[in-house]
Amino acid sequence: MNTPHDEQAARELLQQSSGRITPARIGVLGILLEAKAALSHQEIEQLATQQGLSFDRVTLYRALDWLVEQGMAHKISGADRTWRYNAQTGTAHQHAHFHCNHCQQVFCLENLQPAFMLSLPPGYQLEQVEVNLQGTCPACQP
Amino acid sequence: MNTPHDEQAARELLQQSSGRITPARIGVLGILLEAKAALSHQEIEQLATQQGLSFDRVTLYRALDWLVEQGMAHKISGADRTWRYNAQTGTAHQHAHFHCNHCQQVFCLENLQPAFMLSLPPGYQLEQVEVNLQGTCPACQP
DNA sequence: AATAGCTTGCAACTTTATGGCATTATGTTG
DNA sequence: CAACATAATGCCATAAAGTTGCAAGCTATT
Repeated sequence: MNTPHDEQAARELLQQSSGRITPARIGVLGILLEAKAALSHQEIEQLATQQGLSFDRVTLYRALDWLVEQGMAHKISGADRTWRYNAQTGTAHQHAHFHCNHCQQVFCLENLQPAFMLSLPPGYQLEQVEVNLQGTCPACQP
Repeated sequence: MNTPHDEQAARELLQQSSGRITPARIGVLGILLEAKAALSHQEIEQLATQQGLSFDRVTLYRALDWLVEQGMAHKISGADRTWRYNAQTGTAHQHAHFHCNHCQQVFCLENLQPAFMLSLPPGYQLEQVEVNLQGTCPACQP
């Protein structure tokens, strides 16, 4: 399934960086932009193959790392100890993720304001908060 | 460094289970009881070696899995894609972990009540909440 | 159009974790 | 106390995820 719209969007985003615009980066970013959930490396590779794209596993790793470095993608560590990536929209990421126990997909909940008051023990200096929710996503409800 | 006190405590805990009491299980549980932070498989192996204990890596994996199964230990997945374990005290685990970015240790914050109001988007059914904090632990403060 | 050097592909390697099977040791029974 | 059933262990190989080095190719610039 080709998605020229997302490919175009990917191109435009890439042109705002100082790096080179390559098929791998266009393809990967396009796939991330199109995705509704955070994708694992494996899922991205699979989608790329379905779209006729083909690049090495290592290239995918490096493209993803580069996208994260450039701030175009976000890297989250799921409960299954594999990295998942999603396109980073302009707004700061809220780091709230929902892992569906049925379809195993990970969704980013952007609008979830973590309004929790942390009564952290003294001495701990907080730099980042990560909230991982688990349960059933809307599509998997009975 | 021997710690007969923790070894004794480990023995007593193990006797409450239906499994067999073996040197590996005594050693591993003793190490977990003694530890102030959640330990990775690698760290446990290292500590065991320091205490003169010696068992196979696979045995360590299985002993840890068994301890988790028996409810004597808790298994958490850190940000670096390695499992970490800590002794499970009687109280229910609150699933709040603090990862120190300096010493890379993971501490369990038992008393951190997640008093946050979740305005979850409609359709999501919540089953479990996991809070991962990152920052600097007391020992690593400047 | 030519060039510098960033990207890619390939192969090998590391780390983390799991599975199979013979051997050992634990707890129990007679 | 000795023998036994079987739960654990040790060692083997294997799987999956991720990284590194280097030659070859491609991108963007001059």
